[in-house]
Amino acid sequence: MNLTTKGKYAVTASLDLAIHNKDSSYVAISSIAERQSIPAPYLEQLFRFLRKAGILDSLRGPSGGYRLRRPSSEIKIGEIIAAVEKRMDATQCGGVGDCNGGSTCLAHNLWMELNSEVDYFLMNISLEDVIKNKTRNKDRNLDKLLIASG
Amino acid sequence: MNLTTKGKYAVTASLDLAIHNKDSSYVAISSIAERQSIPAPYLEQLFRFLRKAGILDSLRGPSGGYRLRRPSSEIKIGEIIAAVEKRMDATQCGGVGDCNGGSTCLAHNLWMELNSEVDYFLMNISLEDVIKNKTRNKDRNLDKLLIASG
DNA sequence: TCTAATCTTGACAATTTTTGTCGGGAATAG
DNA sequence: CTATTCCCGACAAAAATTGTCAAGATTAGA
Repeated sequence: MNLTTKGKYAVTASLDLAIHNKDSSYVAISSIAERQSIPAPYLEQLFRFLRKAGILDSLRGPSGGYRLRRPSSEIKIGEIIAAVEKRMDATQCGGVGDCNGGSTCLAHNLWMELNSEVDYFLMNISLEDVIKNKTRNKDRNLDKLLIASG
Repeated sequence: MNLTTKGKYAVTASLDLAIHNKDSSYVAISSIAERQSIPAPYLEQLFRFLRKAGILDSLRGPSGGYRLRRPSSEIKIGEIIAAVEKRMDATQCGGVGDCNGGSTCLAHNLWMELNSEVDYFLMNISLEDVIKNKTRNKDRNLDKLLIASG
């Protein structure tokens, strides 16, 4: 499983973008980089991936920059991470199941479940959700409810 | 967030141990390493951490080896990973909140939530659960239930 | 048309982390 | 005694991450 500064930078920068392009204007990388303390050339590299993934839109020249291609409510955090990180996969066999010399390792199902747990979380929370700080822990709360009600 | 082969090896080897020491006998590293395709000297290193963390027990000499210190139902996967991985923390500030030049970064709460999501998963599943393949996705199922019942 | 701003691209360098190895030592069962 | 096994610290190799750079292309606006 991989969540490095790469993915974190990408998410943070996207959040910045969501906040600063409400009028659909383009925002320059340099300004995002400065506000969020991210090395500009590195962020440039990351934004390329986000553009290729159809998450961002760009325009060159003065007053150019990047902007979200869709409303921030329709861009999931999981998409962003998937676009820049190699793979957010806890298994090393890529889910194929040949993790111990051709057959599955003892922990294979465990990692598969952890994967779906994390995927579920990241694919069900949007940029807008994060900005509005909508925490999505209904699962946990339901759990408590059920325990409380017997 | 960090889940490398280190953590995965540790979990797989612990599962092997849980399976092979039902009679509370000690199991040699070399046999575990061979069965699970793990480099023995590397596994040795990892088991040191598990011993220090109070998860394993060891005995030197012939017919020595390692064994679980507690019943497999009382050893959580999260413990094992925590013992060998640096930190299973999605924030880079370690939760302190100084991730963007002294103040919190835009994604801080998001990473904190992801942390608790993963922790919750890993700290609520034991070696025994994995061996018996008890999948622990009640959360998800409750979700569906509630949706179904309006 | 010219200029400055900004993205675009590919390659490369520095750093850090992970992964794995080794040699010598200590304990223990038989 | 001896063979087996854990114990420890240091080190080496490999991989991944993080970051930099230079040259180029596009565009807005004067």
